[in-house]
Amino acid sequence: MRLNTTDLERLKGSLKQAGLKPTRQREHVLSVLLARRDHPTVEEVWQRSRTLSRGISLATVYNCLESFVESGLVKQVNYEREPTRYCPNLRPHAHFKDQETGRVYDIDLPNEVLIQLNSILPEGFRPEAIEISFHGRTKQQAS
Amino acid sequence: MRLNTTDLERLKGSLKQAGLKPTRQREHVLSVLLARRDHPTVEEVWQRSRTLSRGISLATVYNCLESFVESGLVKQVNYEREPTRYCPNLRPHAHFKDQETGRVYDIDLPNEVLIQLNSILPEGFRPEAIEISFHGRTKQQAS
DNA sequence: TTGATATTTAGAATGATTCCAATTCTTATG
DNA sequence: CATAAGAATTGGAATCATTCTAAATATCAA
Repeated sequence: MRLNTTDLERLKGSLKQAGLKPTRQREHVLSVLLARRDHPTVEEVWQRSRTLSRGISLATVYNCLESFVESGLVKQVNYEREPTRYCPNLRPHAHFKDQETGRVYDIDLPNEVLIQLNSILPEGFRPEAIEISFHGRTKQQAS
Repeated sequence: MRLNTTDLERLKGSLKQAGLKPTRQREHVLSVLLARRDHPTVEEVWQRSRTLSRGISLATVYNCLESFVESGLVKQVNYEREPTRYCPNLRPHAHFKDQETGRVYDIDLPNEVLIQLNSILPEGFRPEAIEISFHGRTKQQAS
């Protein structure tokens, strides 16, 4: 979780492009999020961000993640009413939650599936987002 | 919301079939839920259930709905972290939330779509449930 | 009818998230 | 580089859907 100058510049760039002021906290939270391809909760992001020199407040982690979601830098995943999880994978994808381990997997969504899904909507329905979540069991450690 | 004897017997039957003791409160909550094809929150079900002679407690509405979901009599719908909604439609269907009105529509899910969706899962993933939610705008008062 | 068991209930407790108001940053402009 | 205006950060309080608790009540098989 140590950042070299190049990485840092890349992060600043992403934030600016997203229309967000590149603050120390946002850079850190974003780097924490990009460092692993999993789906941490706010609390988990906060734990992982504790390495920041002067620490970071939980409220700020909430704020950062909210602004990232608004600006499209990350996605939110909700399963039932469990704590919201955050996901740095921006490609269209579904989620599969293993009900034994609690782990959430990304499942790529081929374009034809998206098209077929849109085709089931009646006339006049204009979707802006689709969310697809499976939940069940899995036999392997895929992706 | 007045029930004749036949309807009441039908409700008792549904509850028994689902393995639930047919109490006055469960019968009432279930009838309230079946009376409209919408997606009320617990609070809304509670309001609609107030007609019950001696009233009904919020905790009981929570309990009833929980037991209905467990036994498969109704489905749960979650949008983000808004209060959970309950849905008496048991056919496979997706949900579409109109972000202007907040209204949730049922969208029938053709079998071929379900099949295609299952086909995108990697080897070893055994889904037990899929949840598909659209959200966007709609131009009409469909279904 | 009765006892064993399940359900109902009001209110307290929980826990994720949001709000608040004071402090500290960021950055455009001089 | 200094400064001011607007943003972001912060700890703690507040919110609010939901769950828990333990006592009262209802259901149902015998």
